[in-house]
Amino acid sequence: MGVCIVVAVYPESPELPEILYAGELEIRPEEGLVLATGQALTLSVREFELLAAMARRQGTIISRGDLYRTVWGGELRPGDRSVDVYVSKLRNKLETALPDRRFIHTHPGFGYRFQPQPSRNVHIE
Amino acid sequence: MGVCIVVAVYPESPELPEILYAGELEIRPEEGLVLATGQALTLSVREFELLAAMARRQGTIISRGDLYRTVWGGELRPGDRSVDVYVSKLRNKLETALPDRRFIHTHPGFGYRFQPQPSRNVHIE
DNA sequence: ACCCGGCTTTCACGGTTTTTTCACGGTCCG
DNA sequence: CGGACCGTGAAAAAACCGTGAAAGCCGGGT
Repeated sequence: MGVCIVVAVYPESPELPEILYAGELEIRPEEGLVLATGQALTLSVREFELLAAMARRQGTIISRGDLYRTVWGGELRPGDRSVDVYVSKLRNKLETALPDRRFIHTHPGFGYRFQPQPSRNVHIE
Repeated sequence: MGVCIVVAVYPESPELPEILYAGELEIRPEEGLVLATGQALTLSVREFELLAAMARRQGTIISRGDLYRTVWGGELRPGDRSVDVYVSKLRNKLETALPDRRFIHTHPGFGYRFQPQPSRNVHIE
């Protein structure tokens, strides 16, 4: 097999202010700001980076290893539960802000998937 | 300001993310994700690996020994029913997600064959 | 220097989910 | 009938995760 060359040309370096949306969440990485229905959430640095990392890849399953590399840097050591702990923290804050949405889904053995999901407040059945 | 050029050179066949299709199934091995008509299926690691192994060789009959080597690693010991059990689990989940297709076909004495097949839900008669 | 408070890391327990294994019951022949 | 083969529920064992809380870090204020 040969090589693969990928060339990306961006019209300026100046980052078009990245803004991520998910459900009624609005995430502004540059600013370190998260809005839930307009209301600002108070997240720590780790919480924020973790949220951003997942939101950037929403809909896909991301392994703990990937998340650790992206947010913490370096390799996830076996037995290190940092990612889980912060997912838990994040879930709490999101739950508090937006009680009827689930954002972070666990895929046992694979990792986590971020995807806003309407709650069954919609009265199924 | 000018432009920003990013060049990436990969030494081997670029990891085009492998994606397998079968009927209305979409399988993304890298991510451990399966979509059935867009909806994410929830599979365990074994279920997923088994599905991927079969989908990679769809249309062919694969022996239990082959499947075991590929998914579990090591040799299938006589009397070990793991493959059958997981085929059963997989059939259930696929059936639930896509009621009018059969994917996994048994070839007694030989093994299993994976191939999407429209069911007669189509109302013949 | 000392204390305080917030953030991060680590530890540990307990609940869940997955994987493995067992066993019973069908089916398809000769 | 008897044996090989397969489907599958369920128990047992193992792996995996959620989370409260202890412990470590660090900067700011007094």
